[in-house]
Amino acid sequence: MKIATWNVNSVKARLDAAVQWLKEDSPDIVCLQEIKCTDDTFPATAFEELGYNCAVHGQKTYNGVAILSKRPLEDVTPRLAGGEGDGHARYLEAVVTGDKGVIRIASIYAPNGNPIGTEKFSYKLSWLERLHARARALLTYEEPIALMGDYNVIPTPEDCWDVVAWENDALYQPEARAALRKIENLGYVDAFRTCNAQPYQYTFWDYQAGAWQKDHGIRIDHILLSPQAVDRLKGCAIDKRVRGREKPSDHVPVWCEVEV
DNA sequence: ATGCCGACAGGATGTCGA
Repeated sequence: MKIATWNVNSVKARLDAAVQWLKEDSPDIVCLQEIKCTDDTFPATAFEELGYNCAVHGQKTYNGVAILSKRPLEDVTPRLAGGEGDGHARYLEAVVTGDKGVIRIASIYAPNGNPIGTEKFSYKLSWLERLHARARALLTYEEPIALMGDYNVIPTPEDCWDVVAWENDALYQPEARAALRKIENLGYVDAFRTCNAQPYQYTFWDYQAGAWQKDHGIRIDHILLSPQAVDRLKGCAIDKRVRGREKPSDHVPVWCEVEV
């Protein structure tokens, strides 16, 4: 199965680009982030016409996550535990059955956390801690799991075009990087880094200051795999080409092939 | 350069993203 994640920065603004990409790459499962719409205004029909089932956890204007799957979506669960009063739509989980077994998928949109030193940054850290708790609980199932999406964390200096430019940004703070590492230390593996040791491979380029043209990017969209999913990992790549198209998202898709 | 670009809600321009 080819499973992918893409922060589309508004699913409505990106509908044509998303349909084109789905037709070209034909992933079996797609996690979308920043859909920026409510469940009832999600353009499900456009995806259903391409053969996808849709699970949506949206909200008005901001955030919002979804999962598209050619196979039926089972056990669909929105929200992370421990977020009483948290109205942000940032997490959606589902199970898909393949020819050789099941895979559990989560579409993740972690908080940005800027500016640092504010409650936005502490919200980011507490949200990642809630994700860690969920990630730990899921390991007891001993099944293939892919926690994929926009983590809003630059894991290492080699995932950033210029660390000096990002040293005061929430995405590169030691606490944020440690929070991501803490999930990896449970036993989850960064699929891209397992398959590709090349430094300076990015998933996001700012719209501003010609960042794309100058390759001033960062790698913040990640696929974290449980040990049972890593056993079945066949490859992982970043779909950089879509960033150079008309009306692009500032993020590009990341995908991996998992034998399930 | 606390900006530059882009999406949203709403109907001008402020908020948010990263």
